Amino acid sequence: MVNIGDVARAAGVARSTASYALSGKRSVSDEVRDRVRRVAAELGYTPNAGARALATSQSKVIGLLAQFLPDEFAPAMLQYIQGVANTARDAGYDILLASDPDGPGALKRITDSRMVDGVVLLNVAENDDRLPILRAAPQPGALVGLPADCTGVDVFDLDFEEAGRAMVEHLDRLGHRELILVSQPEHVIERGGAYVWRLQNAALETARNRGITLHAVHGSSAQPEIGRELHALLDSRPGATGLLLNNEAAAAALPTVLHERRLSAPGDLSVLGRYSDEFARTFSLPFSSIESAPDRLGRMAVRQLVRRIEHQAPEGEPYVVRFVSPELVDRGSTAPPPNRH
Amino acid sequence: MVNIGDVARAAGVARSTASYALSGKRSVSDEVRDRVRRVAAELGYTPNAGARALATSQSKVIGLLAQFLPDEFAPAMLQYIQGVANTARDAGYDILLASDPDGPGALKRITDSRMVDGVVLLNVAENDDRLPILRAAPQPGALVGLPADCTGVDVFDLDFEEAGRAMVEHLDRLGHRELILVSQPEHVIERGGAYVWRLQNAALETARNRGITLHAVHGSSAQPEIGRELHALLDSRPGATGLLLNNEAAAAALPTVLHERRLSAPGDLSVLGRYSDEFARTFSLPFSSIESAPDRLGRMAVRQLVRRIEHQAPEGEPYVVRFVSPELVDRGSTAPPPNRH
DNA sequence: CTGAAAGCGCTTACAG
DNA sequence: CTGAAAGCGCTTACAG
Repeated sequence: MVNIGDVARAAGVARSTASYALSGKRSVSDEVRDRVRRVAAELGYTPNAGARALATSQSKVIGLLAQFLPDEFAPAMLQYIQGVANTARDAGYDILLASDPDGPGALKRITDSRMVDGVVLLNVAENDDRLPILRAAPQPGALVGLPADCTGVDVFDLDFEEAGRAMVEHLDRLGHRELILVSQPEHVIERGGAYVWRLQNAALETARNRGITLHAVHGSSAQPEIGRELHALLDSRPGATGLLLNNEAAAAALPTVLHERRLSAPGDLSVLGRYSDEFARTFSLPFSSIESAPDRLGRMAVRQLVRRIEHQAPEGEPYVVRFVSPELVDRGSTAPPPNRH
Repeated sequence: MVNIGDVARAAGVARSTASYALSGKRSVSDEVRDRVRRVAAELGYTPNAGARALATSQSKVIGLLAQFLPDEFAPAMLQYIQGVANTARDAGYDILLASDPDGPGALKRITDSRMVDGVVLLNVAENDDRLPILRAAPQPGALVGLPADCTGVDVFDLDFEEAGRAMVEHLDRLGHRELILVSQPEHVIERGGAYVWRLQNAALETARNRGITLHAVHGSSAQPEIGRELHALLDSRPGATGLLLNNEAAAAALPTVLHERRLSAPGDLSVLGRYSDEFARTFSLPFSSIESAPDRLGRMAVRQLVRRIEHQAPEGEPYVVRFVSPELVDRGSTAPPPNRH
């Protein structure tokens, strides 16, 4: 392959001059600059990434740590990845995708080897075992998901407490008195998926304050289990008039369950989920939902990470914990409860 | 960070000896080897990836070119990515994910800069504009998807012709005489998605040979359009007793459509799709299907790519075009046509 | 079995 | 405005 020495020779200048002419980091006569650039284009010169990284200590690559866990819903994960990838590209960074089940190991490898200038962690758990590695690494990191300890990293997440409150308040205002909340599986919590109880606790407290009965349960993250569970749940709580879903698999399964029961929303049951608009479209879900904004969170994380990498964030600028406010996307699946006798 | 010089000094040997002790590429006395390795572990030494790449001309990274096109179904794409990522990791390679809308540009950038040792192209089109770039690149490439010209690359794809034949034959055997085939949107073909007509043409020919009426149509790749289209289609072809789906969005939308029409499969209508088992589970699709094996295709592509990269494939070994045979996963949605009068 | 040295392809102070 | 040289951190022939 052609290297910068070839370009310099063909342009009749020194390698350093060729480098400066291409980077613009030092002024070069117009004539030389144009000649070098023309020659570089003609020869099809592209800098060797390894050599450049070695010389500059910058790889122009961002590490993306995603995990495809069997108890998380893969299509939901994809949207975060897309948000991160698109924003990184626009900022001039490539993405090294580490989907290793051994998260800490993968993180240590890509940071220690200087393959990446910074790192985005997806699916962050309460006590995420990747965080000690990240804090010890020389590169900055941005998280999507709220851990117990946020020191040394920038954190972005949906405001799940507010989401829990908003969901209950919305149905309270419509006059509902008995609700069901289906959350993710219990082992998501055990693994440290704090968002599950953050939403649930806020929902329970709001319900208590407003004299509403709220049945909080956990549901499976896959078919056909979750479908059976939803049936059993609706059987056992005939008085409930509203269904809140903090579980993507449950949301995806619900249309079929409702059809099978000859129920419709909101006529027979008000339904309110928590997932992204893109998710709703993919699964053609007709239910109103709290927007979880994965693309937006991915974008925010990358933007802040790039600021840190490029030292646009003043040295010592405090780390941020930023919550995205939940917004309700009304798809017409909530209404006052039906009259019963 | 600690580099190999630090390790060498701490172990009291030359840098070259340290390097050999760690790599094992030349015999080193047991004593020295153990000492170097212990010291390296104590200091937490990890080789600098850029320096190593520069010295060896190997990055140990595989480029993955995926595109999230609005007319392709994103969750289906994810499974190929997972197959590629998992296999690459097991082979000791990291993944550089390029989801750039400008595929050729991204490919040129990551190959010219030597960021990657090889490349996997997903979603390959009939006349894919990334192929000329790939052929000109010094790195080997593996494709998932069949282009018109396969020279210089290894190609892996589902045997869509055989899939089309198998679908029609299966319903013929059950006694169906009038079928509908819903393919991907027409612009997928225009963009070069050859698998659409490969399956369709084979299905049409098989139907013709067997005296079966086959209505071949294109469907949208998103809700709610595809739902409406399915309704209109079933309205306009009341005599059809079997529905073939080569369109993931249509498959995902069909359960709702059938419920709305008070139809069930296979009682009222036999249904046969073409998607992966994982896809069926995610969308809880109760329809039999031709397995599209995305994980397997991703795995095959990476395995062959790694062979080429590591020269385990003898110099000049011919390039392969390998088709995965379609397998029918029976979920009980096909049966003899209902008796009508 | 081990060491000193060259070289991979860049960038960037240092001189002029 | 430009060039010669050092250095980033590895690996690997070349010597002994």
